[in-house]
Amino acid sequence: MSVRVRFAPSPTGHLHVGGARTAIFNWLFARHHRGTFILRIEDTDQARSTRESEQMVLEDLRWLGLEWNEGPFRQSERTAIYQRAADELIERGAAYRCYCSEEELEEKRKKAEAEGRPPHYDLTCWQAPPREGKHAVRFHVPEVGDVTIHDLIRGEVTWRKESLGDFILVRSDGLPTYNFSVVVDDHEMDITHVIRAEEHLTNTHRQVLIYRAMGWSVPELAHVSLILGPDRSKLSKRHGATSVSQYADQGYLAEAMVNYLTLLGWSSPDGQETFTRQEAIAKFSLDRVNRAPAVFDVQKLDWLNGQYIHRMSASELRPLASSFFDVPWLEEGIDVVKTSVQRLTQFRDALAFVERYEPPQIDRSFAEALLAELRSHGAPRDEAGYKEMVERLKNATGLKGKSLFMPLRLAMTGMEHGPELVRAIPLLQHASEVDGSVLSPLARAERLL
RNA sequence: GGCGCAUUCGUCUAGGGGUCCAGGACGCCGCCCUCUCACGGCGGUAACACGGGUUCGAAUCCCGUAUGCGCUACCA
Repeated sequence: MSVRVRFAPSPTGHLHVGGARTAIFNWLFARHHRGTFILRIEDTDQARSTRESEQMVLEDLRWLGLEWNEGPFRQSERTAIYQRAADELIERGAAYRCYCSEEELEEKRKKAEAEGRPPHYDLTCWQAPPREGKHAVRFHVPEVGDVTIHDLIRGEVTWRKESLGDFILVRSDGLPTYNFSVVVDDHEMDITHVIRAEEHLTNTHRQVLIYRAMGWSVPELAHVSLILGPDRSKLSKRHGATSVSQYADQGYLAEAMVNYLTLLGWSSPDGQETFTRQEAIAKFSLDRVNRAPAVFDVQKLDWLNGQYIHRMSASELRPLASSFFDVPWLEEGIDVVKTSVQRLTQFRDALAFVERYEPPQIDRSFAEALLAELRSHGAPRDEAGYKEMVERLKNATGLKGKSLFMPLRLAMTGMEHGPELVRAIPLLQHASEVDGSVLSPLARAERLL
């Protein structure tokens, strides 16, 4: 049987990095096994789900390059399927209609808690005669029933006949709850492997009981640990950027993002840490997924993103960088400064010296020599011209090495640090083209005096 | 509270009884390269949560404790 996996986000905002990591693992697993990757929108919570969010999640997945083979399916459009399954469960005596109001339940729950009892449903409607009126469908948890699953990541997990109250399958608005719709859909869509976040691990208990009541087989399960913030609590907004779109906005590359997230909880058997999608697909397996939660480390993401930028050509980088900063000479500029950049947004600052200039304090005689050089020979426009200029400056000033290059750097770029002068100075020709020669090398030299 | 999951350098991780006084990566520090910064190269710093077992031998197996996290909803 071929592998069928799904990613099932609820559309309540942009895709979070935790969700993205889950999506990536599902996608890698599907591609590795030449299986099917299905996208399912879990929008049964009408209060929180929106179409706008759904679009955002889809966009984020596309940006990451995680193409799905089937879907997106919307659970909100599949209510007949859940209703049918619920009816069958009622017929089998595994579920029943519950007419209790939410207010009543809330009261009972509070009372139970105050008395130190577990806040479980009190079975008021269990085996009660059917009647007219608004109702939910509730699952009746069997008396006996240890539940054991074999999780592909966690191993054997057992719940002993625990204190588990009868839980809601279908809400009174007719929409299913998560624990029900997920079982029905995973079965109905022939999902072979459920790869999802660890927060769902204990829900599996309930889900297995539903599978049993329906007589369905349980798919393979794999619960991936959570992603944490620097303080080791679950990654959330107060830790800063948590959605993939925010990282996109900050100049991270989708490739680097996928690479980094893949490394959060998974390791390649050969220890390789920088890899293409194809390499990750070839090497991915669930048995190398780590059980422990992982802290999201922006420093390492920065480093990885830098690796990608440094290895890409300027022509590949230009279309990506231009949405943050655009000039006609961008590609040439990128080629000059890319090794000093870790994020696409940084090209702007790295290239700012071309169009901005504050005359620095500089030795007067050097400034005069430089001015004379530029007046008689013009500013170098390429490497050869630059070298000739340096030769003449050496002769004119008697300077060499650091004592020549540092004042030259300062005079031309206005900065103590920056790219190699042989590459930076030819770039300055664009300053004159753009800005009416106000910032040409000659103009800069003139302002030194 | 109950139930479940987790715990190796600051962080991501390798490791599944001897090859581990624990390996790699990021970060940090130093050196080299070099006109500067960056890139790159080389080296260094730093960890098996704690306590009991089991065993000739435990980071690796078992139990307990601690800590963190998750679930305990007509959220997912």
